[in-house]
Amino acid sequence: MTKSDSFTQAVRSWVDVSTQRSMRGWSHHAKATGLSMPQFSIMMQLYYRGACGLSEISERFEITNAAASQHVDNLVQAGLLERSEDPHDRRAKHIQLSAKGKSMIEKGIGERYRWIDQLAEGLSEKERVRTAEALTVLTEAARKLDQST
Amino acid sequence: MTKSDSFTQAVRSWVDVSTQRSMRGWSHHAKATGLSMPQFSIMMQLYYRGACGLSEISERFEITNAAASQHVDNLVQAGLLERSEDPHDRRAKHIQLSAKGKSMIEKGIGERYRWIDQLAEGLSEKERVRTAEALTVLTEAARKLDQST
DNA sequence: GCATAAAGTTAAGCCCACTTAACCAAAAAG
DNA sequence: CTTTTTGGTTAAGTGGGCTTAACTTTATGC
Repeated sequence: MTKSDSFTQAVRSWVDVSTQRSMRGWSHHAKATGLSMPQFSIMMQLYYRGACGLSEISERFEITNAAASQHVDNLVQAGLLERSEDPHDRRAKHIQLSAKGKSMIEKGIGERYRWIDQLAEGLSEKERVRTAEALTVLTEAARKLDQST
Repeated sequence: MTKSDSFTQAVRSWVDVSTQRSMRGWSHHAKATGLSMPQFSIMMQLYYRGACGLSEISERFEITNAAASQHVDNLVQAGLLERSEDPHDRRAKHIQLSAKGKSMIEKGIGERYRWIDQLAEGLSEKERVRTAEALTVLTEAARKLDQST
């Protein structure tokens, strides 16, 4: 019990400090680019899960088609997204990141994670190896949780 | 270089999966309570850093006094915050969580972290000890970063 | 004691995300 | 071939978070 508690405590502390950090990075990047939270989220999602139709976006974010369409439209006009006709279904649209959009997201990711490199510098080689192993175990376990849920 | 990269990669993956998790918990709690993001943040901050005046809130969130005052007012009317006069400075207000607010936040924290307990169940005793140690090291290092910045 | 600064509040207004409702075009169903 | 469903857009309106500006009250500096 007490063992499990100290585990819980360690994870909580780390989750707190790391989310705080990565949020700070995000908000910095947000101000620099002028992107709003939902805009950024949509682009991130297109970056990681690839191109998709409009209704997939509204489903994933649980908003109406209308809202999704407006966001996409703004991003298209900003030159960050490309919206084309789906050749197999002429009703549907094919939405993907433009080159500009892709590079912006990659820059954002770099920004958001820069503190991790700084973190690495404060650790010994041994510590780096050991913590990397531990985190891999945790990440795996968390992914299993995702699948079972 | 490659060593540092695998460290970076491990941390990134874990940060991704854990922020996603804790965000999901948060958004669930948000819908249940009807609290907005800034409202929730203000209450969290009062929970962790204790009672304070209004201008401290506006400083911490980088918003104007007017905005902070409005948020606080809403939360007071919802019975989640108590706003009283500071005995030492009659201009200032003393803002703190009400009993109701405190218990709501504690419930929220529990909600947000429940997945960590599930995570613990999927690990052996040995893994728990080792990962807890690793995370403690990381948390420490991150806190040092905060101080130096 | 008087001018100035500081803590908070209130009101008016802006912007943005979101919704509903009406709509068009293409595909699927019968 | 008609009807219905699906994918998407547009317009109008709502609500929230924020700002500026004007104001009240209390504390501070000289």
